[in-house]
Amino acid sequence: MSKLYGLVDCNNFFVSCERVFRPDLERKPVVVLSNNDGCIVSRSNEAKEMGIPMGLPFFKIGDYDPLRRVTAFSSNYALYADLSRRVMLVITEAGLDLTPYSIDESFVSFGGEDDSFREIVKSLPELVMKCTGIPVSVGLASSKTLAKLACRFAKKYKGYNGFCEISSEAARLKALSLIEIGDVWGIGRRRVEGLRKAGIKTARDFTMMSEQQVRHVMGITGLRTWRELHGVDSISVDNSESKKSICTSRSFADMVTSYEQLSAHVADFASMSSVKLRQQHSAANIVSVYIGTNVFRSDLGTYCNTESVVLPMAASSQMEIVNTALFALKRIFNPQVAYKKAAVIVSGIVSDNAIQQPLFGNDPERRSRMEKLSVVIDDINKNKGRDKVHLGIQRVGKMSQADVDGVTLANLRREYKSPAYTTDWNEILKVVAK
DNA sequence: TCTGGGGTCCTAGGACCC
DNA sequence: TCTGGGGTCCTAGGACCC
Repeated sequence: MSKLYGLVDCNNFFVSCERVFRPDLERKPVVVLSNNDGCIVSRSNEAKEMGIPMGLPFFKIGDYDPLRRVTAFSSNYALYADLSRRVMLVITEAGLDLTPYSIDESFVSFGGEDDSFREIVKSLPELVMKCTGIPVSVGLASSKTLAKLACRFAKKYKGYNGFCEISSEAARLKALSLIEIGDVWGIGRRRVEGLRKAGIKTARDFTMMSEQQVRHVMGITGLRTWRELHGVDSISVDNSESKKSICTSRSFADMVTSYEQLSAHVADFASMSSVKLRQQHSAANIVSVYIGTNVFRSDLGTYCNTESVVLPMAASSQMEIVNTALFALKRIFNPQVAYKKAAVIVSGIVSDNAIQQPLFGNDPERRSRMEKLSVVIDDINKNKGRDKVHLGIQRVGKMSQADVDGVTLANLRREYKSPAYTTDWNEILKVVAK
């Protein structure tokens, strides 16, 4: 038997997470918002049926919901990350070989002669629901892109009971003809425009193009998708734990004008990036800072800039990443404008046991002491509470509550946040017996 | 008043080298 | 008159994903 891929996809994941602890919201329209309560990033089926589009700015919801029937939640990443972990644990414990793809999707793969996996995969929707309360859909096919398509059908049509397999050539052709080209994994908005003009409307149309033509128009990535739709496994999902760049960025609820305020935010973002670096046991060679004004308010003046600093030696210590970020910030800070967004990106990432020593100077011993100090600080913060120990310049002292993976910055709007039911003793579900 | 955040990969073009 | 050719590396920007 040739290899098969399954995609396990959580339905309306963030909304489903909120509903686990709010069963009264089943069958009612629910949405989850992005940071700052800015956009709608997850919608229940009922909200979708009301025509509310993905990514809608929340302040426009009245256009779709004049009667205020929709329940909105601010994003609660601590909750979503924990439930995601539980879903993946259930799949792993069912004996499947799992590759996480995103917070709400995982691939499972099968080879060999043994056919018994199929029953397990079929039972996943029921099993995951029973163990976690999260509804999932499963698609199975000979390539990941086809598995994604199968999953769409599983989600869309109740009769499938959450599981759909594209198991024959006839089924593949039927599925392709039913799927619009823009709904294919890997075909984005820009590609769709061009393809539509060329008369390509469905996935089936796309597969009828010649290999050379696809290669010419869409490059190697388009060709891979084309092959996948033909049932040939051509896309690999990187399962490596280690990221190649790490970005911490936020938009501010209120405009930031002073250097002091902005540098406190940048210090916070840099610190968070350094924590993420150490968590994956790596170090960065480059620290970049971005600052920008509100792109939707050009009347207030626009300015944005990025500055990158190459370190003499890869680092992960909080002190070094923060100091470097502040150095970069100083070089691009423009006092004439009001800032809406900032980001710190660390890149040029290497494993922390493969760091190149610099040829001259830079006092490697001092560095090594700072790295060790950071590890100790991480330890304290892990045991005694997030950001118990931090640098003086960071904002954290003014923080209101624990949040986004435990860290909330001031100047972030979250009016509708649910409790971190599963990751904070202080916010655990209360049950009242009457 | 109010518009997210975090990633990956590919490609074209420039710099530089011999 | 006539102005090489090929390789590598880096970077910025585009496109896509959830």
